Parts: sequence; structure tokens; C-alpha cells
Amino acid sequence: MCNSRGVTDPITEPRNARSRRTRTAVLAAARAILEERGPAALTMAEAAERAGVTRRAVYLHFSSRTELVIALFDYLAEEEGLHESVRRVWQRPDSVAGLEEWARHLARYHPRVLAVDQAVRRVRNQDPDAARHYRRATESQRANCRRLAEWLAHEGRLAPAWTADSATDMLWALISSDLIEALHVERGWSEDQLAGHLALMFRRTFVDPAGVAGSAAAK
Amino acid sequence: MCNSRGVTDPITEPRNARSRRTRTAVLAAARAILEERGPAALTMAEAAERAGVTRRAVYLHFSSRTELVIALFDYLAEEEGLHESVRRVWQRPDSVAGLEEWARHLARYHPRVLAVDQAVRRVRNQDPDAARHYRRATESQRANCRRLAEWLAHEGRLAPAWTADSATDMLWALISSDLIEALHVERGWSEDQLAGHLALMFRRTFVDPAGVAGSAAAK
DNA sequence: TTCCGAACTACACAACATGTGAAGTTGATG
DNA sequence: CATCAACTTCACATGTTGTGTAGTTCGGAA
Repeated sequence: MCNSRGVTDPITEPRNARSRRTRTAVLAAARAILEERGPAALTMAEAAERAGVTRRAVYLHFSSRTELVIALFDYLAEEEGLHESVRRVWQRPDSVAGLEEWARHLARYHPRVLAVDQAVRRVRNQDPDAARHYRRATESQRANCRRLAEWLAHEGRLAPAWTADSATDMLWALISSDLIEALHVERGWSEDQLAGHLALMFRRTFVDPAGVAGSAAAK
Repeated sequence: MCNSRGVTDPITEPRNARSRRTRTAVLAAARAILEERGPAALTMAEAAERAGVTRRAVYLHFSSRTELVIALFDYLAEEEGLHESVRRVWQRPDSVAGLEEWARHLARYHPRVLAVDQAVRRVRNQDPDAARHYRRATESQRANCRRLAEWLAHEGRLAPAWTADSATDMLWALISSDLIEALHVERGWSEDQLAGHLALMFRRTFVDPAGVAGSAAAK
């Protein structure tokens, strides 16, 4: 009933092996094109040729270019282990460690997704369907940020001048592909450098140094 | 000799009143379209019609859509007082106040430029000319960030774990339209809220609380 | 005021991308 | 081995970019 894949994806579910193979081949081809030559280079004809099928066949799987790009989003999340990367955050013993792991997650996952993310953000501004799907994805990210902010607040580690709400918003805004791209691609920061400096910024910004560790609020 | 306008702008300089009027009308029309209906809605035909000229006339001023968008970038910088907004940063008495004014600048200028900026970032990935022009613009911004970082370092106020280099990169990455858009548009933060929280984050992240005010490094 | 030329119009055209239609072909699966 | 979904092939409509060319208008200088 609740199909989590495409917004208007024509094909609903049970597919045979050949169909799945084609679908995956197209997605992989599209990803490769985006990563090699950017969002503008991704045409249906190119993706088809590279996947070894005809242009018409692509439309049997994705009713529009927009939908292909949206499907790429979910495809990559699966392929690159988004869920697992985020799960590590909640496995940390306390909120401060969680925040650090969050920085690590951003540095680990987002660089692998930059090209597709760029394309997704692009179609979002064209198609209302895409906008809706994109909103769902960002809301899930916001939920993570809220959980982090409330974790900090609950442990008395949220720095003064922040509320759980404002910290949520700011953390969420800091999941910016622009930011990751600027540092990782333009400035050549390694994943470790990225993780380290993000963690540093997050801790200095959001963590109250006096909470617990200092003297007060230790319970 | 050094024409700062278009990259391949066919028309070099002296123009009569009619020409200047048309050029401005097209730029204003393009801006309005971007702000009302997003990057995808900006076609040469639309911009022409809205400016009250023919599509062909637009090509007499801007040799391509890409170039129109790039020209918009400079047009807006002029129109919205980019130079003046940045100048206030350097008028502040010390680096910490400068950093705060920088946050204020981001909150003041960037929300007014979001739509055009989105379009610019888009064409940058298509046209090498656009990429070059974009790089020039961002390098100018990087110079500002470097000046800020070195100001802090010179006054002994740069927080530990940052170097002038890494602080420059991070400050530069934080000029992210994504970030501004997320907070201002998506989350509805006002310009004041934005300025305040950005300033807070910048200070906590980059300013050494012990420098000068505390006890050490006062000289 | 006249007149020149730059700026603009009108129309036509090529190239390319998206998306759809419809008839034929292939291949996995019962 | 027959069936049917998946795929191919070819054709077409539409929209956008960018260029070519001949004619028209308007600003500004003589």
C-alpha cells in the first residue's frame, strides 16, 4: 500500500529478474554520469545507452527524468549505507559523543553523495512531486537533528543561548551539501579533516563546557 | 581594458540610452522571474516578453542564457549594495566585532540574493565560462574570509585548534546559500535571528575566550 | 532638422531534450 | 512451448536554445 519508491513510479512492485537488472543498470549509469560530468550531462538518452537499453525502456521504469533523479536519491542511500551511518550516532554513550559522531557521519556519507544530491536539489525546484519527496527526505534529517538537540538538552549539555528548537534548525541547516562540497572538493579537505573540524565547530557551538564536566549539573 | 561584466559579452562598452534601458529591463525581468517561479522558469522568451522586447533582442545583450544569469550576479551585487555591506565589516574596531558584523552581512545580503544565487550555482556546472566567473566571485569572498581569519589571528583571538588557513576555509564554506535558505526560507528565521545565531556560532567556534579578555596574549 | 548607424523586430531554421504512441520482438517462467 | 511482461523500433509533438538575415525604428550628432 505504501510504496516508498517513486512518487509517480508507474511500476508498482513485483518485477522479474530482467526488469530489476535493467532498473539497477539505469540507476548505476545515471549515477556514473552525474559523478563524471555533472547534472547537465544526465540525459535519458545517455543513461539508456550507458545502461545498454533504449531510451524508451528507461521510460518504462521512470516516468520522467525528475523521477529517475529522485529514485537515485533512495538508490544511493541504500548503496552507501545511509541508515547504518546514522545509526552509529545513537549508539554513542552520551549526547556529546553523539554530536561528534554526527559530524563524522556528515564527513563520511555526504561526500559520496554530492553529485546526486546536486541533481536532486535541482529537480526539486521544478517538479512539485520532487519537492514533496525532497521534503520527506529532509524531514527525516530534521528528525535526527531534533533528536540530537534534545539529547543534549536532556543531559544538560546544550550551550546557553540555544534552545532545542533553534539548535535543531541550525544543526539541520549545517547539513549543507554546499558546505561539504566547498571544503571537501574545492578546498581538498580529507574526510578526517572534515570530520574533525565539523566536530570541533559543533562542540564549541552547541555544547555547554560547564554542563557536567565542569562542576555543576553533574547530578 | 578590463571589462568586468560578461565573460563573452558581445557588446563591449559605449551604448546609447535605448540599449542601456533594454539591458536593465531584461536583467530586472530575469530577476523577477527567478524570484517568483524559480530557476527553471527563466527562459529567454519569458525574460524578453517581460522586458518588452523580442527574444532576439535579448541575445544582442547576452550571448547565452548562461551569460544572462552571470550578468544577474553582478547586477544584484550592485543593486543590493554588496560592497557597502562588506565594507562595514572592516570598519569595526576589532576582529571579534568584525566577525559579528560578518554574520550580520550574511544575514543581510544573502537572503536578498537567494533566487539568483541558485540560478548562478546551476549554470556554473554547465558552462566552463560560468565556472570561471563563479570562481572569481568566490575567490573574492575567500579573500574576505582570509582577511577575517588573519585579523583574528593577529589580535591573538583565534581559538585554539584553528589556523588562519583552516579558519579561512571554514568561514568560506559557511557562506552557504543552502544554509541561509534553510534557516531563512524553510525555517522562517528573521534577518535578526539569523544574524544573531550565526554570530553566536562564529564567536563560539572561532574566538578564543581567553585571548586578551582573559589574561594571556593581551599584547 | 536631417540623417546615419546602432539597436531592435520579424521570421525562419537547425539542433537537441523530453515525453508519448503504437506495432513488433525477445526471453523468462509457468 | 505458449504466454505475457519487458524491451525494441520508429515516429511524432512540444519546448528551448542559439543563429541567420532582411527590414524597421530610434537616439544622437552634425
